[in-house]
Amino acid sequence: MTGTANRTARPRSPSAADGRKRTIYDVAARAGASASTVSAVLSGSWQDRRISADTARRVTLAATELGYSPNLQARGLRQARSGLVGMILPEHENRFFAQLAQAFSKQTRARALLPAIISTRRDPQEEARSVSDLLSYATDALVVAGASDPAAISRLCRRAGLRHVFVDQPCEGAPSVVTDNAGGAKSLASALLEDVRRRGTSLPEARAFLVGGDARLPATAARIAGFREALRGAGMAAGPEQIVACGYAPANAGQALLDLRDRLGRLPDALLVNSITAFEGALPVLSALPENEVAACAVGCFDFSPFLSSLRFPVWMVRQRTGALMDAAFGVLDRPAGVPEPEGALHLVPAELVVPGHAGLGQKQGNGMERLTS
Amino acid sequence: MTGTANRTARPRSPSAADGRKRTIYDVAARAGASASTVSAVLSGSWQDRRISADTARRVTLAATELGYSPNLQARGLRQARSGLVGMILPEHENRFFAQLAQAFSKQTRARALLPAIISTRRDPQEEARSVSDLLSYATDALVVAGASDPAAISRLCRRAGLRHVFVDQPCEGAPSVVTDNAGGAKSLASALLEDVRRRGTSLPEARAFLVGGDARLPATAARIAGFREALRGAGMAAGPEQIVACGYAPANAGQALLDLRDRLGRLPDALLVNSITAFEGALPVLSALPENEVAACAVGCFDFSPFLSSLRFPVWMVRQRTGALMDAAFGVLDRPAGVPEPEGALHLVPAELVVPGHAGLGQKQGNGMERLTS
DNA sequence: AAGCGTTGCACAATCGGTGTAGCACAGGTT
DNA sequence: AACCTGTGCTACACCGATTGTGCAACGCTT
Repeated sequence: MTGTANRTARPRSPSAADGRKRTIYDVAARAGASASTVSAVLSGSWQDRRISADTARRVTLAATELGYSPNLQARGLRQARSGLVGMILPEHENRFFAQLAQAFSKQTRARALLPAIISTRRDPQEEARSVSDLLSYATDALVVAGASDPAAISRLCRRAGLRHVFVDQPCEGAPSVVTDNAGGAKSLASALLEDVRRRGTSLPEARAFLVGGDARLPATAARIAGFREALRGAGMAAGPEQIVACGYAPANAGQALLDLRDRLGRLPDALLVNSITAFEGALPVLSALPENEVAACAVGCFDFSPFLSSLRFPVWMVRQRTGALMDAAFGVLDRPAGVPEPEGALHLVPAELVVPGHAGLGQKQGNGMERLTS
Repeated sequence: MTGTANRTARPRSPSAADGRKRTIYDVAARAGASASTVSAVLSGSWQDRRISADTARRVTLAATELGYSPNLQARGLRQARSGLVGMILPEHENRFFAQLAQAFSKQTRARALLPAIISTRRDPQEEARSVSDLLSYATDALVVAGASDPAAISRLCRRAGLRHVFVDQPCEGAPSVVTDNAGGAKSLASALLEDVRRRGTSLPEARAFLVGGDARLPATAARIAGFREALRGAGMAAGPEQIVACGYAPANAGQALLDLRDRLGRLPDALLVNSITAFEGALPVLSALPENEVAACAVGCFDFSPFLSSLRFPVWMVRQRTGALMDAAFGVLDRPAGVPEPEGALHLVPAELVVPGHAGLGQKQGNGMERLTS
C-alpha cells in the first residue's frame, strides 16, 4: 500500500460491485482523495480550489476507470437547477410544431441540457398542469409554443421565478417570439391576388376568403389583419364574411369550405387556408371538385408542406422559419439575469413565401430576424 | 397561540416570504406537525403510518394554503427514481415518429410521469450520448424508437439496470415492439399487383420495384421480404435489382426514381415507396412526369399521410398503428419486476392498409395486436 | 399499581452531489 | 522561537424529500 492511498475515511458504504451506480465516494476511495476534491476536479473548478494537477489526474483516472457519471438529481437538488428545459406545445403531429420541437431539441442539446417536451392538445388545464409539473422538476427554463392561455402560464412561471419565453403565440408582458404573421399573410394574400389578376379577373370584383384558425388567438388575428390589408391594398372590400375562422380541425375546415362553395355557387377566386392542419381538411374537398373549378381558384396555405408542392393545382405557401424562431427564443433565455431585456419584448421573425414550382428540395432556412419592442 | 401549534422544532430556516419555493418544512410549521408527518400525508401513505384523520386534514389544508408542490429532484434522489421517462427518436419532423412521440407523451402523462424526448438524427454517437444523459437523470424507463445502433443502446441500459423497450427498430435480446413490416409490405404489394392486374397487365410480365430505406435495418429488411413474398405469390420474379434501398433521404429517393425510370424507359408497373420521407423525394419526380405515365403505375407508400390521398394519382398506403405500438411498449415497461416477460420478446403490431379514396377524415386507430416470442 | 398493547407522531439517517470554512504543513521572515 | 503566508486538501453542513425506528401518552387488563 502506497503512502498516499487510503488517506481518507469513507463516510458511506464502500459500494461494492452491487448493481448500484458509482458515486463520487467510490471515485474518492479509489483515487485516495475526498469526495469534495472529486467534486471539484470533475466539475472543473479545481484550478480555483488549489487542487494539484497530480491529484486531479488521479481523480479523473479513477472516475473513468469506474465509469462514473454524476447523479444529476443530486446536483440539481443542491444547486436548485436541473439541467432540464421544458417545452409546451399543442401537438407533435403538426409539422410546424414538430419543426419547432426539432429546433428546440437541437438548442438544448447544444447546451448540454435535457429537453422535456409536453404536448397539451391546446387544453388550458393540461397546460397549467404541465407547467406546474415542470416547475416541480426545477426546470431551468420554459419555452411555450402555441399556448391557448398564455397569460395563465406566464403567471405561474412568474410566481415561481422561472425564465420563460413564448413562441408562435405571444403573451402580453412576457418575452415572445413570433412569426410576422401579418406580414406573411399579407404577402401570401398579395401573391394570390396577383395570380387572380394575371388570369384576367379584375381585382375589385374578385372574391377572396380566408378559412381556418381561431380569430381569438393573436396569431390568427394577425394573419386576418394581414389578409385584409392585402385586399384593401388591391382596392377590394374585406368584409367579415370573408373570414371563416372555423378553428384548426381538418373536419371543420373541410365543412367550412363546402359551405362556402354552396354559398358562392363556386370556389372563390382566391382562398387562403390558415394553417396546415386546416389544409388537411380542405384538400379532400378541393380534390373532389372539377379540375377546372379548382384551377380557377388561387390557393394559398399559411404553413409549408412539401406534399403541397405536387398537387394537381398550384399552392402558394408561407413557411415559418422555425430555426430562426427557436434561435431567438434561446437568445432570450440565454440573456444573463441582469436583464437588459425589456419586459414583454416582442421579437418578430419574418416568414418566407414559397412560390409554387419553386420549392426545390432541401433549401436552407435563413436566419433573418428583425426586432421590435411593443 | 393554540395548544397544538408550534408543537415541533423547525430544523431549517422558517423560509420567510423570500422567493424560494415552499418545502414540507414550511407546511409542517404551518400545520403544527413534523416534516415526516407532512411527507406521509402528502404522499398518501398516511394510513399505514397511523396519522390521524384530523392531522391529515390540517396538513393538506396548510399545503394548499401555501401552494406547496413537492421538489421532485429531492424525492427522486431519495427514491432512486425520477418520474422521468426517456424516449429517443431519429427526428420529430417525420410524421410517423411525431405520432409515436404524441402517443408516448400521452402514455407518460397518463402515468403522471414526465416525458423527455431526444432526437438523435440517426447518429449512433448522439444515441449513446443521449442514453447516458438519460441515465444520469435516473430516468425510470426508456423507449427507443428507430435506433440505428440498438445493440449498443441496449448494452448501456442493461449495464445500468434501466428498463427499456425498442419500438419500430427491434433489438436482439431486448423487448421490442414493431409493426408487422413484412405483413404490411406484403399486403401493400399485393394490393398494388392486384391494381396492375385490374388494368389488364398480366402479372408475370409486370415490373414491380421497391424504392427507399436501408436494407441493413430490420424494418426495411422485413418490408423487402414481404414485398418479395407478394411478388412470388403472384408468380413473379423478385430479383435484387427490383430493390432500390437508397436510404430514407428525399433527395436520394427522388434521384433513385429518376435513375430507375431511365433504366426502364418508363415507370414500373408497380412502385412501392418505403417510408414517407422517401415519398417526399419521389413525389416531385412523379408529379413532373406525363400524367398518363404516372396513371399507368400503381403507387404505394409504406406510411401514411393524409396529403397523399389527394394527389393526381391514387396512392395505396400502409398506416402504422402508432397508438397500438406505444400501448404495447408501455405494456412491457409496466410489467412488474418479477418479469414473466421472456428475454427479447418481440411484439408484432399489424399495420393497416389504406385504400385510395377510402381515407375518410379522422378515422380511429384500432388496438389489435398479436404477440410472438422470438 | 404494574404491565401491556395501541395510537399518533417526531427524530434522524439517508440519497449524491456542492461549496464554505478551516486544518495541517512547508517554507520564509523577524 | 514565534510569526506569517501560501498551498493542498478535508470536514461538514447543506439541498428537500422519504422512511426505519423509537418513544410518549392513553386506555385497558389483572
